[in-house]
Amino acid sequence: MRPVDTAQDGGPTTLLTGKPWNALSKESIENILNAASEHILSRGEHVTAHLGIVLSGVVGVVQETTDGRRVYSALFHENHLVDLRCSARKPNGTLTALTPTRLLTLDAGKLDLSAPERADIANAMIEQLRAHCARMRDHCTSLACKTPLERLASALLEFHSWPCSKANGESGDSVRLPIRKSDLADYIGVKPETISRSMRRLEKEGLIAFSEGDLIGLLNKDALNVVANGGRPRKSTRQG
Amino acid sequence: MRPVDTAQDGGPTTLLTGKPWNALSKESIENILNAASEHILSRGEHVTAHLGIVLSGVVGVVQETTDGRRVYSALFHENHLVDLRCSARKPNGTLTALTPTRLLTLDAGKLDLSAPERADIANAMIEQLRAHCARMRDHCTSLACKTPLERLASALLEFHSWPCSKANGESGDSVRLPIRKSDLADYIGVKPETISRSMRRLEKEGLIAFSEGDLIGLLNKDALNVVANGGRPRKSTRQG
DNA sequence: CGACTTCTTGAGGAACGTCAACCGCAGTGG
DNA sequence: CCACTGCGGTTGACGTTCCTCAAGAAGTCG
Repeated sequence: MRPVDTAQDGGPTTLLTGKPWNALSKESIENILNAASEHILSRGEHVTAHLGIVLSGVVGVVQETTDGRRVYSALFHENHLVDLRCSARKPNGTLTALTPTRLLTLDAGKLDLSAPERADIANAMIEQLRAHCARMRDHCTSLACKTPLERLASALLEFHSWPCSKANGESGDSVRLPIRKSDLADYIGVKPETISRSMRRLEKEGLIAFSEGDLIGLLNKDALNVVANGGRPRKSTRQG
Repeated sequence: MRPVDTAQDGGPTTLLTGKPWNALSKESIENILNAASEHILSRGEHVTAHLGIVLSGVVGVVQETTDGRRVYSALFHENHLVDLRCSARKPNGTLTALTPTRLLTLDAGKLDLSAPERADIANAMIEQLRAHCARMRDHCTSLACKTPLERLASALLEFHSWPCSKANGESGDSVRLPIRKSDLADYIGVKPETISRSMRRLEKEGLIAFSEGDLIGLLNKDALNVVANGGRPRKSTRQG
């Protein structure tokens, strides 16, 4: 909740050290930080800003129906650009922290994107927007046609690609669930009970294993990929 | 399937006459057209290009699971920018025409976005990307928690905002379904049979009416909005 | 007319949501 | 230290819902 003082913070090298921001010129990083305020959020806190960069933690865009059903329509983790601005329609959803989060909110008016030497910022933002669109398309596919088991497998593999939850255990790959299971349920469009049952089913089939804490071992990533890509369709009512 | 000859086509005023492209400078429009090829697509035709602008018709990004389930993860109509490029991951989904479509594919290498006087192009593309993200968030919310009836109501209202399907009948608002019902089913994540049954239910309740052809009258847009925003949750198993 | 596709209608079953109860844990206060 | 409370998560029972399948209607094209 404080503006970023580049001098006090030791210069532009202490923040924005991840891709793609670390590829920006020093001046561009300072340009961003001059428009930025750092927020320390605890789980459940809302943010009114519509533009920012996640430094650590996880934030989500939460939407609710009139009768209280709750959905996270998008998740963002560290180094992700969050851009909820949209001109032609009312803003949809509020930005909420799902874990303790450090968020750099940006004042769009203070960003200097028009100068030619600031073109690297615009390119980085476009790149982030495109990547976000690609993730959203995959997520829509999951929601539109996959079974809960398949969605869970997709989500686990997605989390495995997140830097914050990548945890290589002693034996093979592991994933540390970056968010609450109830939040995961709201993200993949099922109920927490179904998450629990699907987890247990994947465990019984030997695809995952529960280690200490919230660590999940991916015992058979290939098989998990098969499941995630449609290997467990709804059982036919035919063929007894 | 031919490059656009701005001289032969009568100059840059004959194409890209809709928002936001008509706000670009004449030179910027020519810059786009120099990188463009116009494709005439019939329903079902695929396109390998990952960047383009829809001139008329509807295109969708189709993804399929290994067992054949098919999903349209995104739809684009006239004046929409289609940008499926993503650096870090394999392309997800192929661009397909859902109706007879005129598509302007763009060669990204020929686009001059870096020049300061071409900044309007970059801004227009960013604006389009952000609007697309906003639509995707709404769509994810529909897919994640809404019932088929609510999804259909949302889709009808979304189509009503499309220029190509806005059809004001004699009595109040109307929508002309821009795509096949089976494609609509693949878009909102239900089966065609469910579309049919939900349509009939909305009709029985007096919210919509079927006119001649594929024209659908929106008899009570407010009530339709209520339904679309969660007015018809799943019936509780309690309270006989 | 026949062949094809899209859409519709109907019957039946699997599956996921709903509800309730319980467990484990953390925080709180006596 | 223990009881109490609240929260997240798990397990079980049950019912609605929507998918599956099949067959027919309606429209299109040869």
